[in-house]
Amino acid sequence: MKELIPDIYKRLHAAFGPQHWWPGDGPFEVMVGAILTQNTNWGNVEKAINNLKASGVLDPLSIYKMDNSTLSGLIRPAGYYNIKSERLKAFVGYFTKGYSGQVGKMKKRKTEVLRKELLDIKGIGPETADSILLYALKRPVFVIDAYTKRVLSRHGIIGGQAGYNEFQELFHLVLPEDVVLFNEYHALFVRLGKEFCRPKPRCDGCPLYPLLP
DNA sequence: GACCAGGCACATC
DNA sequence: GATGTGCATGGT
Repeated sequence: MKELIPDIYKRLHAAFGPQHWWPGDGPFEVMVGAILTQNTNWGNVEKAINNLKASGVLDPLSIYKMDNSTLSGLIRPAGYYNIKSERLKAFVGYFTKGYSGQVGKMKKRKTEVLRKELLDIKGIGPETADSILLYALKRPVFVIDAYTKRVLSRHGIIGGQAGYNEFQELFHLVLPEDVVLFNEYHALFVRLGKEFCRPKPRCDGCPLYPLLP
């Protein structure tokens, strides 16, 4: 079944076109967005990021020095603001202490090392870590999210009980290591999921029907 | 009002 | 190791 994965990409790309996803105003903003968007609509995240920008604090040092209540007030629209302010501070702590808040220094390290470091930060799990690696640091790591799991399991390509790593291995196995491809493919899953693959299926017009043999 | 959103940590069995 | 729960705003 996993042989279908490249064909699914072709279909989604044909149906939706390139997504130009997660542009962000530089890698640090992408990293912040990756944390803020946990289980949250992106529109709400944009409001939170705009608050940070408007206050002139969308940089590692400002967030690092800011007290928790001020930060949570600014990111309030993104939801879970108390938890996310702690998670943001945990991340910028790592980023400022470990890399002086410089993406260039981070980029000198190997992907596997960075992934392990990110996963050690409280509040950063596999999806957030991989989103940072792919979208901010341009590493060829396939991001698995709720939509990806739902689409694949609904089409019987992999069991829904499979874990994050099992899903990820599928993509790494059958696709070339290509940052642009991984970026677009994940974005296409989100697009498909929003329009046709909600928890309650509304599959009319879904470009994956009928699925290839 | 119900449903949903680009998760994660933690408790419990 | 699997399963359940808290966290919270805002759009449809």
